[in-house]
Amino acid sequence: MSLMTELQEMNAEQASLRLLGATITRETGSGDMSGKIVETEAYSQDDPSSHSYRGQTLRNSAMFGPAGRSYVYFTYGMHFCLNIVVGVEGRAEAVLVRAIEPMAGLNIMRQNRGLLNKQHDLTALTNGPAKLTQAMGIDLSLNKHDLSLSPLRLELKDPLLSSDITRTTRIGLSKDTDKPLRFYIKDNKWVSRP
DNA sequence: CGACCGATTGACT
DNA sequence: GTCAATCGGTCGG
Repeated sequence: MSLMTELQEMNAEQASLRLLGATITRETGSGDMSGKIVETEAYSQDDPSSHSYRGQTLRNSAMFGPAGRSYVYFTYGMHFCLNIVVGVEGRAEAVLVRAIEPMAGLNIMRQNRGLLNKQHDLTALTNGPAKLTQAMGIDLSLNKHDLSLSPLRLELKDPLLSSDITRTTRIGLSKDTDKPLRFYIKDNKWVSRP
């Protein structure tokens, strides 16, 4: 079953759970990197906190496209965040990847993060949505990218047990701060804010 | 066109 | 805990 086929069956909330434990692989000229998704948030069209709430614009158009592609956006004048588009085309559902656990290419990530040859916590590499994109060299050139293809690939793994997942409220919002649409792998060190 | 502000981070009190 | 950095998206006039 293709990535798109599997992800288009789910809404953002279901996919946020399903994507925990999946791996992201990034191939660049300076080397390959990979990591395991350990923290996600769900954003859907009827959610006032979602970029898609007020309808389709140039910026958020990836959210309205087919499942299995990326939605990368630029924010705060300096950061990129990576989403995975899910659900049927035309219906804006996406999962924000908030943290990954590095598995390969750690020194390239250090270099991309400006931490090469510096003393730092291992978790500082990828324990936040803009940290992981910086570590993996993900920017707007990878917006709307088919995540079944190089140079940025997503591979689903077996679903986790719900007893291994913590569900809580999302981070950084000014409204809907009470909706429990953030999910992370219990006790994982790379979670942005336990 | 001007003004406001954000799905963040890092430095600092 | 507070706050500046930094700029494109979005909306009001």
